[in-house]
Amino acid sequence: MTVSRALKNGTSIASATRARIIKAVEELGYVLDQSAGSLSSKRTGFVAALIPSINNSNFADTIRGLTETLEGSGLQLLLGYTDYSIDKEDQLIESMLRRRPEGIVVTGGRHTIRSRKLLQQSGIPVIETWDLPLSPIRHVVGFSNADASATLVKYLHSKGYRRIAFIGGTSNRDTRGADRRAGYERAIAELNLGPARVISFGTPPISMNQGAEAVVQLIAQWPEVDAAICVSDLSAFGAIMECQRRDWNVPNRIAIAGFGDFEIADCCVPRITTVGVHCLEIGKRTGELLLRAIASERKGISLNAQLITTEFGVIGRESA
Amino acid sequence: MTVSRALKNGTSIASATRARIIKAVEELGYVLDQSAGSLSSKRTGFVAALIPSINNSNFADTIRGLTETLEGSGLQLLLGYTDYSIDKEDQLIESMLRRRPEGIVVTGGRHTIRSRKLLQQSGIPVIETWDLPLSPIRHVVGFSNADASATLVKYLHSKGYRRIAFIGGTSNRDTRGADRRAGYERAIAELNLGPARVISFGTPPISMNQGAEAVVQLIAQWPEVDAAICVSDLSAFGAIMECQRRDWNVPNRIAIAGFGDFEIADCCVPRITTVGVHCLEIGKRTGELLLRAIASERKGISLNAQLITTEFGVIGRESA
DNA sequence: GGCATCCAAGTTATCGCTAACATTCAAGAC
DNA sequence: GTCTTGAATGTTAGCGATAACTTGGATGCC
Repeated sequence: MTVSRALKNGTSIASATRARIIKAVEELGYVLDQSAGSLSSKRTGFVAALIPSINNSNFADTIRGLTETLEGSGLQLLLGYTDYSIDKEDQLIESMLRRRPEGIVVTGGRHTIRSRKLLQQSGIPVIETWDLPLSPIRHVVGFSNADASATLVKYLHSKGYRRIAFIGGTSNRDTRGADRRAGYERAIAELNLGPARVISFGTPPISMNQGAEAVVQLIAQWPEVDAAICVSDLSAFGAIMECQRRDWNVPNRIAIAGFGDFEIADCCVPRITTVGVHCLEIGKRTGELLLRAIASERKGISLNAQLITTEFGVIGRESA
Repeated sequence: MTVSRALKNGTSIASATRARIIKAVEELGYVLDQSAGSLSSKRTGFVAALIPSINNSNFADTIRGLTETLEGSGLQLLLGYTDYSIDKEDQLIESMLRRRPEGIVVTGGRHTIRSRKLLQQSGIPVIETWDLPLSPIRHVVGFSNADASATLVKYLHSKGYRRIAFIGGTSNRDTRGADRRAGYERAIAELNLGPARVISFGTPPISMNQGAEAVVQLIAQWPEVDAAICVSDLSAFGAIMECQRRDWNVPNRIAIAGFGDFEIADCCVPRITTVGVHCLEIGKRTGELLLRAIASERKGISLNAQLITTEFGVIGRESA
């Protein structure tokens, strides 16, 4: 028991005793068994976060914001990645819940029915991010991908573009991509810009080469097109590079816009017009909310469902 | 006890009983407590993997290979990211070990003394990846970053370049970057290409803009330079874009090579000469080794330290 | 019928820790 | 000198599962 106290701060123990114990612990290379500790104390000291991909700087920024906010709270973040599959997410949710996280963060608002039920019944704070689901599980920190995309359409419209296409967002695995496409379709209908011109490409994760292939297909199918919105900066970049190879001037022959304000959008030539979505802030606000919700939960109170909407904005650059 | 058996397959239980239990479990939304299970069975069912960054497609590929190999083995992967800091890694190792993983994968061969000790004493299989450490903790799956970089220097030499510079690799946080720089220095000494021309830039993670800034500094400092190797494709890309903005022809004014064979190297204009390093294979072989080592451990045998060297190769493209 | 066999389900102890309560003992109050 | 106080340490029980063993009862064989 004294050892248990010595290894935990904020407990009353003689400093000499503690020092002696710590010394022994270090010599022995002893490491506390947290399974046993959690079983006894009912606190596991971790929160789970599920993201679609571990290779996407947008999600990485959100995770960074989350980690930074959680730092010092005694809560560790355990990451899982779903590969854009709600079935993998379902499995991951179950295995995470088995380990009794004190809170869980998921990406997006689309989940299996079973996932929803498990999350709801888990009794821990659940936060959906990067989206504004119609029927949230509980808390939400995100923004409307559809609105963001519609804003971009209006921006292009204000710059004089009239025959605007959309590249990507047709996989039902990437719901945020699909929302962006839906926002595009809504906006061109509102602006009376004629029928939607949508080019689909393969499954997520979104690659640069998908954008390159899509723009060729786009020009073949609708030669009159004067602008294209890509579901992500990565595909926008691929599209722009393909245009360079084919001597299609960007933005004169065709304007290309992306989504996400990845580093590449600011760094490439021409720089890509895109939508900035404050990824880091999503993470930070998620972290803050999580801490509040967990604190409430410990007091036996359940925090009311929170809906936090983060900002987004079009960033006009040379590609449009 | 019967419930415990019902939820585990391969146990002898009447199928009617099992069905009844599963039905109840689903209705109640009951989820097994793995803390308790692990405590009792001494098997936690997870392995830990630590990578420097969750936003790097090279490491992401390795993790993907690892996940794929582990799939179906009953082992879950728990990810941690160290932000290129061995102190964060140290903390992460301790908190992972507290949860008693059945194996642990770390990136690189440089760790705190305490980390090394903890890992050695943990009694679980430890695999260092992405590097060939001089004194490995136990198993290694990786390649020599220095050799890979030297190979690239020789390739540039064979193409006629003689005043070759190196951009990056000067932060001691990124040991793989530092190894690549060391390999460059060794190679230009061997080839008698005069003094090393090295431009340093900020701390990892490596950004595109760092490459852009560095190439400007490089040309200012050594105008005679005819080729530059960047520590990563990302900085190489930034450098190339900066050259485009300044009308420095690549590769005529200056050739630019990268490292890692990221998607961007194949997709951008001009395509980037780089070194491919078989990231996915590192992950797969790590996974296989891990499974073997864990199986041995369970039989009470400890697998001999394995050293697996993966291939790498220069990919010549238009930028050099 | 008697007995061996085997599958299903029940019992008990235990994993390593910590919450909660109990004890000890020294210092200070009166 | 006695009592109070409180910090330091000790004791006990229990967290929720599973390993290992035991029991119950159906089946089949001679």
